[in-house]
Amino acid sequence: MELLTIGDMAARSGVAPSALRYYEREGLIRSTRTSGNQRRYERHELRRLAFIRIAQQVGVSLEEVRDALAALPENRTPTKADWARLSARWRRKLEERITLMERLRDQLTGCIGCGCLSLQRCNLINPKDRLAARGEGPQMLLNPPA
Amino acid sequence: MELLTIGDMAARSGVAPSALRYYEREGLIRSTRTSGNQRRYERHELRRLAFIRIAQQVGVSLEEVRDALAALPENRTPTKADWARLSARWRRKLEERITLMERLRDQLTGCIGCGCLSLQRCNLINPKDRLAARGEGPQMLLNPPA
DNA sequence: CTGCAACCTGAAGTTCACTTCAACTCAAGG
DNA sequence: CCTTGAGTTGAAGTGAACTTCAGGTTGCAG
Repeated sequence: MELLTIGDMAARSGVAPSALRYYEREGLIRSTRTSGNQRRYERHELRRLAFIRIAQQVGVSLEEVRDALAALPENRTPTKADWARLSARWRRKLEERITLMERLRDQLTGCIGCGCLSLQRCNLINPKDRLAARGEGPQMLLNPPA
Repeated sequence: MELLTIGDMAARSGVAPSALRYYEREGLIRSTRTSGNQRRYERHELRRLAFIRIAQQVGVSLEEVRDALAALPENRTPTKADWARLSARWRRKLEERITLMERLRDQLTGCIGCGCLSLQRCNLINPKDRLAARGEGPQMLLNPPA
């Protein structure tokens, strides 16, 4: 089996055929066609798909994913080095998000300690009342002091 | 200032007035009304709002948030203990998600090492080819071996 | 007491990420 | 060859989470 049908892709990636067509319309993956106009995928498209799914889990929009994938070569099969560059970039994104969530967790733990989640004391909230200068929302989380 | 207007709430929480009305329709927050039918919020509704925003960041749906908030008392102002119970539950959710993302990061790091993200070797992908028995998708991540 | 920014409502619109539908064509095993 | 499961299309539908709009009301500073 040289090229994969849309059904093969769906089975192997866990992404529905309708989603595969959607991703193609949106420029996230590519396919060739048979003489009878059916899609055929190169095996390495599965890698793109895996990447897309991972990004989704991390809460990244398809638009961002498309931009990221645009870094891969158009005219040749991506090499290990291509993927390595992409992965490195994403590891950083991922780490940022993990940091945010850890901060969230620690603050929430602190809140359990003080039993509050209160406006006066809890840095989970801490809006204009005390940090007006830094803008809206839970500033301690989004933009903590160094 | 005893009660807050919708504008005050928006300013202090960073949530738009339209979203506040929406949350109220959806049963996530509550307000009283003036004789002239304008919303007035008790200060502790800001706590609910903070909780909602935090949950959103973690990728939880409003429906889940509503269910969680339903654990708070209807007829009295929530106590520290009420919030503490809720927070403890959420810390667990948060921790699960952090664990998932750390796994993701570690796998991605491994992938940079091997330069692959490849079907044959990379456990970021690993679909039916090798783990058919466990279902679809990147099984090593969603459901890793003990 | 007046002006006007802020508030009200219901309905419709928006974006994202898909799925579903109808009507049709293709490909491959018996 | 023929059947039938898999694939094709464009258009419309879905659900979450809001925003925008039109047309009207309220509340407070001057």
